[in-house]
Amino acid sequence: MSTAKATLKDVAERAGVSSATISRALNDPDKVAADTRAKINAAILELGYTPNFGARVLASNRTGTVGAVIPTLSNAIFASGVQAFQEVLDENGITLLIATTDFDPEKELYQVRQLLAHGAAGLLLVGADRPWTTLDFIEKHGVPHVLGWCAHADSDQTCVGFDNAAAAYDATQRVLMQGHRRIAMISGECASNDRAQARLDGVRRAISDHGRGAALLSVTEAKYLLQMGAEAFVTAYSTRPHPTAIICGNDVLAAGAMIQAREMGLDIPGDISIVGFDDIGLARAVHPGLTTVRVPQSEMGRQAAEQLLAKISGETPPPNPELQTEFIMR
Amino acid sequence: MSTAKATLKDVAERAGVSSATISRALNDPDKVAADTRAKINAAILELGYTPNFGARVLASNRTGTVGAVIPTLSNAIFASGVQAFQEVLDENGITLLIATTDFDPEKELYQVRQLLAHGAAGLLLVGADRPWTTLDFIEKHGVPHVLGWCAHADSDQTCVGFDNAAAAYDATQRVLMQGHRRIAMISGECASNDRAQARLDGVRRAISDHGRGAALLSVTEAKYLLQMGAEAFVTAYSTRPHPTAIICGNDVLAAGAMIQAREMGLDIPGDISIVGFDDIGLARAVHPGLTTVRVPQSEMGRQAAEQLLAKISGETPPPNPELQTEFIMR
DNA sequence: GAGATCAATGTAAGCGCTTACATTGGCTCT
DNA sequence: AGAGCCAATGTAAGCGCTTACATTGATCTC
Repeated sequence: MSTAKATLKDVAERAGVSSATISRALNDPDKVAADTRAKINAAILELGYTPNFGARVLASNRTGTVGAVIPTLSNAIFASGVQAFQEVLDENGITLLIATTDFDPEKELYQVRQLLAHGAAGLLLVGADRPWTTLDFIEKHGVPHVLGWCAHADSDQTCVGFDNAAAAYDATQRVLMQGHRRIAMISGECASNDRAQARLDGVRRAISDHGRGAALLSVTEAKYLLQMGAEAFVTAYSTRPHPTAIICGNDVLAAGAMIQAREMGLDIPGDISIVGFDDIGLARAVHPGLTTVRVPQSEMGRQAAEQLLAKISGETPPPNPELQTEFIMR
Repeated sequence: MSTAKATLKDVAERAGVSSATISRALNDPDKVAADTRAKINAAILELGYTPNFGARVLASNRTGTVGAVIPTLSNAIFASGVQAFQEVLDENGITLLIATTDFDPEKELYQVRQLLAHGAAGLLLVGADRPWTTLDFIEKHGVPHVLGWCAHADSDQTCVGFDNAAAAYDATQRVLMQGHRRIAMISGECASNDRAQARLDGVRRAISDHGRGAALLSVTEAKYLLQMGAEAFVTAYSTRPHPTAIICGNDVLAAGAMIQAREMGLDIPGDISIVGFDDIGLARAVHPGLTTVRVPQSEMGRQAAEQLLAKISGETPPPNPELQTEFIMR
């Protein structure tokens, strides 16, 4: 308990060995004889020594951190993905730096800068839609990155996610198979959001591929809020003739739409069918249960971490994993 | 674009000034003449210079990070609090380190160690219930911390949150005012969770204070999962006579209970009233709307960040803010 | 038993920045 | 005009660790 914080040198003196040995005992214990290690541990305990982070980083050029830049944590779909991401990092002794962008591409670049300035050894980004400047910056830094929540077979970037367009296509097909022909979509905002855009594209394509009188009557974009889903429903339902099914870009919008539909005295699914996307907890909690597309959030976070760690340690990047979505009929 | 990464010295040579001036231009621009600054910026741009994080930390002894150790991000109540916390930090140029514990006190200590080892200048912890060793460790490090999601007037620690017991007490009073006398509680797991415990205590106390035949028929603890809420409902409802109201420790459990009640053919609120806690999005989405207690999640995260930043910069810690909950009748 | 081998440890050179202190030279003030 | 002041910049000493390389004995080999 000296006044100043104990340093390696203090521990070295106390234990009667050189500071190099202490360093080794800490970072690569096998290289130090067992009894020496014991002495060292004792000295460390007595002095209450903790390694100085800055010195360690400077000397070794490793921070033991990676960064995640996501739109927001107040969105279950990101939060639980990041949770899984963090867990895997943790198992590997890596600490997570987090920054949010509120869906603003400029802010994303800013945050990327911040995290790289803080020594992140790798980066998790969301989606593939961003100015080239951002990727350029990352590449100049020589720091690997992976993209989550999306899949792009054509891209040379590592993507860990699912094919939003395909999942939406599939969901729409099922809706068509149920006999629906007049369909409306309530989409998330597509600007700078390839996930929302892909879902919309998938719906569009499924309907036009189907033909036989199937029509997408309207597309209403709405912010990720229950209330916005409700408002969008009014618009989406207002066409004549009414749509018989409304496909929503996510469960929150779908739940908002359901509330509004009920408010307007409509029966679900009698008068109108509503389909969501994501399968967040809400989808099971509402009544009637929300038909939706389950996305493998945790699995995605986990694999994203694994891919990133592999890239960081310079391993040959494994192929982009194929993550499957699942249509949940409720 | 040299092979090796540019250092301060390189920039200094290029700009024809000393490295100290560059450092000043970067960290305290006012101290450098405008034209010198211009030269420096040009040199930085040309060389693509980025400061070395480790060296900066070592020399200045500041990392510009704070840490948050929370149970999990897959829980809206934490995720949105952390989101707000992060936003405020960001405004102050601070980066957030995140670690999760899955409600395990030992893991919490481990994560605290990790974050402090990574140079966190301050710590956000959840709740006040933990082994003394954890706080002891933090204090030895001389790093300030704040506790979120709880309030303890008696404590000498900085708490930023709301009084869970009082909120639960209040909610229970309202339930009693509605005429309910036979009440059951589905509580979150109380072990190492003072928030859940406080809510339970609040319910208990309100019922015993009320007297006049009011009784807490049962308390069922359940994990934070829809499914667990449903299962707990079976138990909670099984007493004879049945309870007429079930107060749940959180909205997820309440939603699970609602699902099960409906499954059992019970009418809500005709046969059974269900009350939640937290007012997450779900509470508004279910039908009928879930009566619950709104907690100021974002405000809490924001104030927690402000308090922590104040403590870090050595300001006299402002008094623990008083955050109000609100009973939401649906 | 001399040399080779190897595990364990020591030596010391940085890593790239920040910052206390020193220096410089142009102003103001009287 | 000389003293005093101050803004702008330079000098150089660390910050505490990691690690390449050197050293030392002990054990093994023939």
